[in-house]
Amino acid sequence: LASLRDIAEKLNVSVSLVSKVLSGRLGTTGVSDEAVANIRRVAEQLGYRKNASAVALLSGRHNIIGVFIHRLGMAGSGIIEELLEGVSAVALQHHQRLQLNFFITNEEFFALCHGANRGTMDGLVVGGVYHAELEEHLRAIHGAGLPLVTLYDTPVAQPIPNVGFDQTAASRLATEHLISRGARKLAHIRNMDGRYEGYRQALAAAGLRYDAARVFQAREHDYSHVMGEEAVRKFLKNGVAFDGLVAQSDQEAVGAMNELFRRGFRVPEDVRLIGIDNAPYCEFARVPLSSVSQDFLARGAASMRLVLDLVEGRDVRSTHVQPILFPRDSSR
Amino acid sequence: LASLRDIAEKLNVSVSLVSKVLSGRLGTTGVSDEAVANIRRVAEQLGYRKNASAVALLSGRHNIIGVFIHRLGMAGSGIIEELLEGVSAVALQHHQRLQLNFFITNEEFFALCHGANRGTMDGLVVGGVYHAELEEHLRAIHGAGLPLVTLYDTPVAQPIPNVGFDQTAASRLATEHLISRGARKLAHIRNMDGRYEGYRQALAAAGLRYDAARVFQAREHDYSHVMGEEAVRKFLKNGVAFDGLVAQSDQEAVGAMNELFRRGFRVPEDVRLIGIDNAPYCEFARVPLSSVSQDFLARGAASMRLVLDLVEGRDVRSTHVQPILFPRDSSR
DNA sequence: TTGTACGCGTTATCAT
DNA sequence: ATGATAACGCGTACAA
Repeated sequence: LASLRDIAEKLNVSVSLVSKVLSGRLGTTGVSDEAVANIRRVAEQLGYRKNASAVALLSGRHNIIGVFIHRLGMAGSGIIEELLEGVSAVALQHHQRLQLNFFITNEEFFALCHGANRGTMDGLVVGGVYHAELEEHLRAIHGAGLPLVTLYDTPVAQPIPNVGFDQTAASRLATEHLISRGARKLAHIRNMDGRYEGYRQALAAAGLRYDAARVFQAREHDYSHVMGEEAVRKFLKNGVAFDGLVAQSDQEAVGAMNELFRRGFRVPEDVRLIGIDNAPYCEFARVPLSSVSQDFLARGAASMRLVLDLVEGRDVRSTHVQPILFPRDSSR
Repeated sequence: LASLRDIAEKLNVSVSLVSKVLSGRLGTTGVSDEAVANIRRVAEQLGYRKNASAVALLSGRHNIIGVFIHRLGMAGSGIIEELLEGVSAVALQHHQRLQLNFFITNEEFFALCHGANRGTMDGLVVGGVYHAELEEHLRAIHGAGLPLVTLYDTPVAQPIPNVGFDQTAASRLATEHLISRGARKLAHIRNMDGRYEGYRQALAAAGLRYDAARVFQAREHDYSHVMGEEAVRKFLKNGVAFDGLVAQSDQEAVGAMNELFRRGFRVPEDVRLIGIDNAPYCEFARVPLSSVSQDFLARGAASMRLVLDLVEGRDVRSTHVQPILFPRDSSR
């Protein structure tokens, strides 16, 4: 690859002159039109490109932002694609390069953390499923002075800015929606305490009686369609009547929908359904599935903006995105 | 961030000594145990990390591999996640950093190409939906000497190594599978000529008559569930009998499945169904959907291996991955 | 209008 | 056993 020196030698001028011309930073000095033209021509001809590492070394900025994503248990939800799209768009816009790393195990995360420092990148976004074991390492990275933003529901550690999401509000929104459409006997698949709270809040606000029999306790960390199927089976077996179901993922909701159809129920006529995540397949479920989006596009974008603010030395506070309701036929 | 010099000054030793100790490359010379211990201790204490840009500048290698992905029209298929997982795993394994960029429009791609050169990265993988307009730029990148590997079905331009996929073989595999399960009147949604060929090859090989009435011509570049629904509607409207349907995506297959159920048909009893992509939602479709995977995990991994081979100066040839059949209940 | 000198952090080579 | 020097490519302060 051609360097400034190659151009300078070819034209018998100094490297600094070439640098000035090509970087467009002439300072106080003037340059002859002829020299400019020559330099531009030869640069073009030699296919000159700045060496990013040299610039980084000099400026102390790599223009690289790391993105570490825990990608377990999110297959098919489209969450990761959405997140990456958001992060990537903002990075591009700010001329920052995006260094992507996935991890599953804690060990993989620890290994990544070792390479996460000012000698490698300017800032870091960490997102995905939270595990308490990660906190120590996140604190270490933050403590070492690397701009760091997390993407968890709630802030992990006080000084680390986070782009959060109110799961209670999301679940409340979903439940309120089914109520507004006429459901009165609302069932719920319980995975997450916050979401359970939101469900109860919506019931209370609407003056509906809470019935513990309508809550199906899912296996921990299991948001698969199996939970939806099992929930429906259990309700039917126990003779629990319900005309609405607030699931904890679109997979659960689709599982429930399938089971309902198998048992001869209709959606939404007999049971109104809503999921969470607004996965792409909501559109083409047996009955298009209503859902609440966690807006990972906006979350990704916000996290990148935040980390860039940190890099620039601006003050930054944790923020969060709002759940978005996508009503479809399953709750008509 | 602490540098070698910081450590050296703190210990009153030379920078080169610190470098030797910390990089583990002592050459022919020995170092006193005490010096080693001191240097290690202070390095730890100061949180020393190598500056990647300095190393890159010196070595001429950035240890960064770019990955440019055209991500249009693949939502929900899980393809991008799979691809990224494959690419990312191999990169990590070889201690290479992964620079991710998405693009949709040609202009976005051209902009990315401008930053794709030896001054920025060591190699590049480009994948996604192919458009002829990209070829010129791909050739330019390759011509400029940046190791480049493409991820298209067939090689785009002769000298550029590609990790391909035989769409004809995939479609043949899907069709053969339905035939082997007993389907005799096979319908087909036609998007791609290669896939259509594979369908016909399988029919011919099984001695089944080809009937043009059983082929539904999809809109160009439309692999959505709508095509599946329309195909079923058209067949039924025209009184075309079929006991198997080879779709061109899982979305099409799910669309067809939904329409079949709405019309009172059973899957697989009346119609056996198979899709392509093996998307995550195949597992939890109304009837779990059989599919043929394009094995984007392996493709991603292979492309990264190839580009790393190129970077190392090894000779490299285009390769391809095999379609993988995932039989499920929809073709039982 | 153009050139010189220096430094960013690291490592390889050669010297002491 | 340790140190000095040069070099990677670029930008900038300063000199000519």
